[in-house]
Amino acid sequence: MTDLNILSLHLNQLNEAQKEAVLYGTGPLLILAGAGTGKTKVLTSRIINLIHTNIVLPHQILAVTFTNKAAKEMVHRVSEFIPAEGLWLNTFHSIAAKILRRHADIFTLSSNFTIIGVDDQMRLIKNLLKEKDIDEESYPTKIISSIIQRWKDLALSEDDISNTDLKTEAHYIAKDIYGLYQFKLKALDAVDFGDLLLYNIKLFTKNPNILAEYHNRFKYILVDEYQDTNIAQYMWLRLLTNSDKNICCVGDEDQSIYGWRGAEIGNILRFEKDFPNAKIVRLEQNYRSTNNILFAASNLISNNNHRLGKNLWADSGNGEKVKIVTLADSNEEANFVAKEISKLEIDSSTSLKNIAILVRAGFQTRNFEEKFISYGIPYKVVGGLKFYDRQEIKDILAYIRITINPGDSLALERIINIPKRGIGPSNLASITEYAATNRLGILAAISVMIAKNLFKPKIKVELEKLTSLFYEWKEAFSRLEVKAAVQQIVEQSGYLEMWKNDTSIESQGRIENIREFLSALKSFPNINEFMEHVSLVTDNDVSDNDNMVNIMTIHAAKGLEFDIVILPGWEEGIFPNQRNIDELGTKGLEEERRLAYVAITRAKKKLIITNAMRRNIFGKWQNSITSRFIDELPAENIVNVNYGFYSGHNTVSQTKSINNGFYLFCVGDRVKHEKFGEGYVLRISDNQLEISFDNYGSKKILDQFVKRF
DNA sequence: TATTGTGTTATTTTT
DNA sequence: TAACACAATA
Repeated sequence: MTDLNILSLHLNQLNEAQKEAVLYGTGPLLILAGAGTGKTKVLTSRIINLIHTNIVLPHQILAVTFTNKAAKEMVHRVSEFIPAEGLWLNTFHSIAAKILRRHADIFTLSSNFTIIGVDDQMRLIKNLLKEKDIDEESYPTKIISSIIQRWKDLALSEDDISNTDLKTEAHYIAKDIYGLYQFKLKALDAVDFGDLLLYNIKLFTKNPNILAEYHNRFKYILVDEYQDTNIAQYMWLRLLTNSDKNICCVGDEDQSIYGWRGAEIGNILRFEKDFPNAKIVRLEQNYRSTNNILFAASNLISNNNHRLGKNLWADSGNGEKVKIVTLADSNEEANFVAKEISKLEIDSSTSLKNIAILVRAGFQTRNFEEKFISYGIPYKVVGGLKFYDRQEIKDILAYIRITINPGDSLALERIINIPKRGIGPSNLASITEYAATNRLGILAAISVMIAKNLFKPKIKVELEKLTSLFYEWKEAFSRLEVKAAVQQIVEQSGYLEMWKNDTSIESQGRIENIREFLSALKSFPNINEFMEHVSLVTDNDVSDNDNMVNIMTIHAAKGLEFDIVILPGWEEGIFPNQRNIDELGTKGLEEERRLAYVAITRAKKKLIITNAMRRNIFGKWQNSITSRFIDELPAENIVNVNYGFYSGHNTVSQTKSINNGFYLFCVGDRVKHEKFGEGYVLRISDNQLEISFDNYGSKKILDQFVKRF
């Protein structure tokens, strides 16, 4: 496996630019990898090469990604060629957590601190706002928490917040809450996602000796998706880079689409300034799309000013032109897409799983779902509710959390009355208050309160039962396998029973989810490792097993590719999104344009962009204007089709032709007649269609004589 | 404590 | 429009 021949074979598969990037020696290196140019291949080949040629040992390499999926894929590809024991290849957060656990004592955290998710974060902040008597109407939890998170993205601790950061009243409130929030987290022995990096940065800046250890260890640093790094991640990377500056960043400024989440496109644009004498390699040969698609994307993105620039090309030929289709309204748009898909499936026997509908925002999926159901087209909406985000899974996780960490009041709050134990909000409030004033962990507080007889008899009994169960389960974790212990929790708590007795439609699904959850536990040696997995990994698989049309947001499609891509809703306000432009001006518009670029470059063979002249938004019909992005596509690579003439003046009976219960035609359909050629349906009465033929004008024809296509 | 009513608010969400 | 959160109600 580790034969030199394999490696050279591997290298021979690379193009010149890729080879240059893989073999480049020491010093800072920026690989500008356009969409579909093989960046993962280059990154992994570079790692393989570093190890194989004995430049460094695997454990002297630090490789960082954003997603677990990317990390997993890269590990897989590397280990296919070479044993890479000790290689650190993982997400920013996972590596930061690993480092922080090693030095947790410096921050008076235990080495198995909890990593809390967004929901707990919200709950904590909500509680704090209530405690501080802050009016939630004017300062909603969402706003305050997002301000704090943004500060963390900027690597600002509470005492780093200066007056210039306090732009609104809400920022002042957020500053106060920030301090209290951090205090609460400490008390819970917990950190949030942002903290993972913040603590790392503090660790490195305040402890030069510790930083030196890491400098000594990591000879080469590689970073994936550099365009999406935020300031904290940037600082973290700069701190970890030693004086040799062997840092290799791969990215594409044109695909930076997470600015609203704190990603700083400036990081990649500034690379040469940050690292003088940096080498820049551009990967411009695209292996994914045909040239019509590629040129459309290139032309569009050339309207952005904040970029380093590159020219994508492919030698796979021009392919089909990009189709721009205008429909009368949003219903017709969904109709058109559904018909187009049926047609594709029948005519070119395309598998549905190779088709994707990429929308700007989640609410757009609904139209398509409805139409697909009525047409009987199998589909799946990718990236909806994640497995670990399901109510029943979170409940069980809360049971586990309070069991292994008796101070985790957030977890207890969640499940103390699920299933019903008669312990309502007022009881809970008295417990948390008692815990706070006596500086006790939540479970300890309950025990003391039971001993002091501070509960009503019924409640006392329930709490006694519950607390003794927690201790029993804790013991079970040390004695039994993870799955068996959790099984015990699920049964003894009455949680599973609760869903079994539930008569609602979802309960069956929930029970199945619980079973799936239990079986997932099998692969973990201990509960701590499992909890780390849960807090840092979001399973979001696009499995190609099911043959279904994929519907998802453009964000969710990043990194994926499909033979056929349909991009609906290219209208001003929707795409580009109005709010983004209003709030961020040119900056917002450029990010929208990058989003359009990402969307277009997902397509391998066929790309259809649609827009509707009227759209039903929140129950109101609104006229819409074609997206400016459509005007930015080069005329020679596109073909326009206009079905937008009939704007909804037809009654239902006039818009559809139904024969023997089968739906046949719709006003606006393109049809073909043997003698008169192509045209579209103007009006329908029963089985008689009025058709406007392209070359023969309008005629009345019985539906049996024409075909829809 | 469960149910009904009212009001509010509708981007994107890698960890 | 519709979904969701939260408050008032029996």
